[in-house]
Amino acid sequence: MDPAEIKNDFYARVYDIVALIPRGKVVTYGQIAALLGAPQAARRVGYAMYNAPAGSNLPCHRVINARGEMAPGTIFGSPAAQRKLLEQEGIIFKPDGCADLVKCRWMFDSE
DNA sequence: CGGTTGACGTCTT
DNA sequence: CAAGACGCCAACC
Repeated sequence: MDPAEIKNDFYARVYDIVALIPRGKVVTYGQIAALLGAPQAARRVGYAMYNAPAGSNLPCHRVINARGEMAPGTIFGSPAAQRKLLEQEGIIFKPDGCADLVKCRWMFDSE
């Protein structure tokens, strides 16, 4: 595959990765970007999520920032809703209100 | 074609 | 410890 096509597939890969996130696990934007070979492209990953196709089974709530926090409220309704969803899936939340990335960070060990 | 924005990340005040 | 500033780079107007 040509490097140029990687960019073209950037969003597709982001969606694909997000769709592959196992239940009870979370991934950071920077992590996804790094997996795509663009550690500096964390913002674009977020942008991809912002433009996430509605109606799809894309578990965008499992994608959070490096601190283990979620979006301010750009998602389904409010960050509390996303947090609740994650808790239902088994995500461990620290007293800080952040997800415990140390325990719940998902990695591509499958490939 | 150029300025603004942004679901980020990290450093500095 | 919380908030702000800067950097990065593509998408959008």
